[in-house]
Amino acid sequence: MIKLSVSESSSIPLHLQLKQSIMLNILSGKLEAGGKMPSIRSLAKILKVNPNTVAKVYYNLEEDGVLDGKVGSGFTIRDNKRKLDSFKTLLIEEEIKSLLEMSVRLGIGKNELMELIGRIIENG
Amino acid sequence: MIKLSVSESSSIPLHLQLKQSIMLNILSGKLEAGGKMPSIRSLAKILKVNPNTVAKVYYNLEEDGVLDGKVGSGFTIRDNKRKLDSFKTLLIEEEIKSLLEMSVRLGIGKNELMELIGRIIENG
Amino acid sequence: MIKLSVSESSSIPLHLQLKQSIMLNILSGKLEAGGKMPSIRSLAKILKVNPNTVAKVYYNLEEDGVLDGKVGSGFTIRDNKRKLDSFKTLLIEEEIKSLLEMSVRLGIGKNELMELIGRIIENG
Amino acid sequence: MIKLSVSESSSIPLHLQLKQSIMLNILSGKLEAGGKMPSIRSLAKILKVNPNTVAKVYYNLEEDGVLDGKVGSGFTIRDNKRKLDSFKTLLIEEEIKSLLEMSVRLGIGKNELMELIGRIIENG
DNA sequence: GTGGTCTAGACCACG
DNA sequence: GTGGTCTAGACCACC
Repeated sequence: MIKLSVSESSSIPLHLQLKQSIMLNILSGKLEAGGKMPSIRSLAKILKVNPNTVAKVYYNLEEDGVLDGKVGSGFTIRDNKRKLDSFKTLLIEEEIKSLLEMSVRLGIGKNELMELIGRIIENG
Repeated sequence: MIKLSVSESSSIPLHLQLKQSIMLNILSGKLEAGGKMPSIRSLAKILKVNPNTVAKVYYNLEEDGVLDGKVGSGFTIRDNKRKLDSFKTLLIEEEIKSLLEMSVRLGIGKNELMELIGRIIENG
Repeated sequence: MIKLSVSESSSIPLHLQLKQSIMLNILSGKLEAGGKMPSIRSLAKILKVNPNTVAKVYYNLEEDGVLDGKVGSGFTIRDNKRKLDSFKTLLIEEEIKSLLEMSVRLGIGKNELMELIGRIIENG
Repeated sequence: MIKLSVSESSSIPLHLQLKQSIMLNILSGKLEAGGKMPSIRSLAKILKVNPNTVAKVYYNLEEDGVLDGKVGSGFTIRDNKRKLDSFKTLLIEEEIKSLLEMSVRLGIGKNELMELIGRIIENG
């Protein structure tokens, strides 16, 4: 099930939350490449946000080459599998690097870090 | 060597960069608990930012119970070893959880993730 | 009628006066929980103080969990009835304790104190 | 036993804490009218504060007509019983009025207030 | 329109 | 010297 969501109480701006949410759904395959996105108005209604906010995200994703907008027929998801896959790897690698950098700055050794990760995967 | 730094070109606000920088230096022990912080004006001069910006960070850290400010005698670093240690663990655990959540959303399995982490640790 | 006010001649800093004024208006119900606060700029204009000063107060109340600010849509008053009620009692109890402590230090007996209070309530 | 005290961690400035502490000790009779105050240097040493701070307080109290300073022989406590008594009443009355004002602003009735006071006197 | 960040500079109180 | 308050005004992102 597709699950786009935004939280009003988060400190992250609505449009960034929504953009990330859409990206993750596309990357994980929940939103199918080639398929249609919900219309701006309907999505805005569902998420209870201003249509301008949804529109901004759609146009933004169009500039990023993720969506494809046609007047009168709404937005569709572009089908470039390679690009998506490489982007997926990039995302997760950056997250890992960020984690490693923080552990270095906090003086946490690699073994200790791997232990922590393992423990959280099991219990977390 | 203590190295407080901010980057003007980052999209993250100066005061947040500085706050995090100070926190990490305290957590890693580079800034000693019980010691004195540089004065607002001197740090502002060093970092080439406005004194108000440094002041905002110091007030903020004071509210967080990290610093302790007195008029006429400057800011000192509070000596709450336990609190700092638990905070340190908390920080790194949240970073790990965020990584795990993203890998789940992207449909990356645990084994695949651990491999990636291992490879990045080795090769930098 | 809501009546936020500050006095330039008071020795108490403007932002503390304003904070207390807002708190009292919320606690007494003159500013309704769930309602919207005036915008930073408009309140600053009304009170003839700098917008930064009002902003500082709003941030401060946000940290205290009293207000809730969103870019683009202003500050609203959080609806924590329980919290507010307990805070109200706390406030008045501290004031009473402070009075009792002072009377003890001045060597004024409890009966004498109660008499004084009674007289001031009637005539004051 | 005379007990002048200041707390470094309080948000109230040292010199005001000390002034109030001295005033209360005089008003309650613990510091006798006509008697001698400890010397600036000795009191500063005892309280571990800067001698300038004690000096400022003494000169301040001299201006208020409470102390009497003579070069070479230190400060003595002025002996004007009437003035002290009226001041004592004034102090406590102001504290009471402040309490009443706050209870009005918080919408707490007089009966409710008297109950609260009674309860705190008994148990507090 | 809203709040959020940042700068520049004045003035005050504290130790 | 230190921090604390307040003003004035710029620029940005968000809704």
